[in-house]
Amino acid sequence: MVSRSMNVRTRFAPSPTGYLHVGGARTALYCWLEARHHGGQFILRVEDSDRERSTDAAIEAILDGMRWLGLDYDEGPFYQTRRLDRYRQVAEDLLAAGKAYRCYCSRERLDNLRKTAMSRGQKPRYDGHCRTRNEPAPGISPVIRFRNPDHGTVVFHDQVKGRIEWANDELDDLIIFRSDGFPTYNFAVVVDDLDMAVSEVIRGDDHVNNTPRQINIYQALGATVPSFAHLPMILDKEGHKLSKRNNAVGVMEYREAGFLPHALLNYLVRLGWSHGDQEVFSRQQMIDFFTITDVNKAASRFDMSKLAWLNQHYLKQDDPASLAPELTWHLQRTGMDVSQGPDPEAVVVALRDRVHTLKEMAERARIWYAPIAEWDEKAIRKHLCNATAGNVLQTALRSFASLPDWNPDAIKAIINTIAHEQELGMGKVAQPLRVAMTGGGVSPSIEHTVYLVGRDEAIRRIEEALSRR
RNA sequence: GCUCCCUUCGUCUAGCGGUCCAGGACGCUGCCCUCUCAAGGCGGAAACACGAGUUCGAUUCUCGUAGGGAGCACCA
Repeated sequence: MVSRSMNVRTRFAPSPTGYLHVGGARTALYCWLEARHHGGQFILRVEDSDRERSTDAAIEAILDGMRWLGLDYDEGPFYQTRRLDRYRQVAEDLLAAGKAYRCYCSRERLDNLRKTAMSRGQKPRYDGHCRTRNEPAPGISPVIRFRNPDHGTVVFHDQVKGRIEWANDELDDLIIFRSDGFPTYNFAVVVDDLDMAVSEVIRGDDHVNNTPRQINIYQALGATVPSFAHLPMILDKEGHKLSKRNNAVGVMEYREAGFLPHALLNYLVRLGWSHGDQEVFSRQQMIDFFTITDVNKAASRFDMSKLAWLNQHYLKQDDPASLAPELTWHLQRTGMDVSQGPDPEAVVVALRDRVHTLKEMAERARIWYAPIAEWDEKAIRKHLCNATAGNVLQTALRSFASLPDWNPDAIKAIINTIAHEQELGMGKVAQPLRVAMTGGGVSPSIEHTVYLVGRDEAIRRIEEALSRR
């Protein structure tokens, strides 16, 4: 067996049966943070030993998700299906040492065992029929079972849950090798974690029940047991398990919905973990402050509005230049021709106080990249069809046409002048212009709205607005 | 059914025996600011599941109850 160093080594071990979902992403994040915090290694391992359900597309989807989130790994990805010889060898060793045995029991016998145990109010467990017998049965290719200790208890100190104790007589002789020649999960993880010298096993708390069994296997192999940290689940808004039906669960769906990877990461890191009252964490701060022992024991609910708040926080905080490429991606996805409008960077600045996601931003930016699609009749009646709007628009039209320098400040100056000279409040000047520029009554500050429309188009739109009065 | 785990405002959480008639954040809400929508500023409502112990003193420790979750596969 490989000897373990004091070095912190964590691993994220998804099974490739679907995309990377938010629960998995948080597990990956915590594994990554724990490794980075201690200057150790983060390993990616694909648990594809169930070749019925594993697909290459799922592997790609998971890798994509990790890449988007920026969770880089130091080793891997390793694949269990390429390590079959190794599992066989370890199983043979166990067999030779008498710590495992071949079992020829039929599925029918096993089913009956389960049923009678349940009917007697007991936990279904294997009765050890083949422990001593070991007689080949015709037509049955045997499985290999681990000989679990009969007495005593297994105690471990979970870094999240605390002390957990398990009676060995609750455990039965689990199958470590299937009749089809493939290892089972509980066996493969142990061999993998051992070979990869994983020092901290961090995973979802749906695995706590497996841990005592795995510890017994470690001990049978004469290996040091790693430390365990079992993370509570992430529930949906209603407190139910996250499901694809009612929730966006795939990490890449969040990209499509207009979220920033670091906003998602920041949201996820605070979901079940805290560092005093701090809400906003840079990547480096997460690494500096993260400690697995501060993770909460209880499940938590996924709250979209808080994620949205964080996302907007980063939209406001980040360098617009860094946001521009991602906005462009969204603009193109909504069918906008980016070459037909302003620099996306300027759009970010104009809209980031007004939206929560880049998707929303792209939608709202439509007014600058495409002709006005529809005119809001109510807004026209209110802001265009009044006594003063006509004159305001006429004046603006002339002033814009002769403006030497087309920029927000100059535009703002013109608007101020119009208000002053015509003795009107800002509302009487800005709103008619806004309707002319956008077809509706809502947009960013009027000077930016006008500026981003561009001089020629602004003039054209004012003319059109005039004709619609 | 059996085993294990969990339980502070609607939500995420701080709290690690007295500092708590419980703090922060999101959300909700009042006011201010204001060219619309936002953003921002200043306020507000809002929680220790319940019951016994231990203790001079429990949100904090122990045990029950209730509620929730997970696992009990030749799935991971």
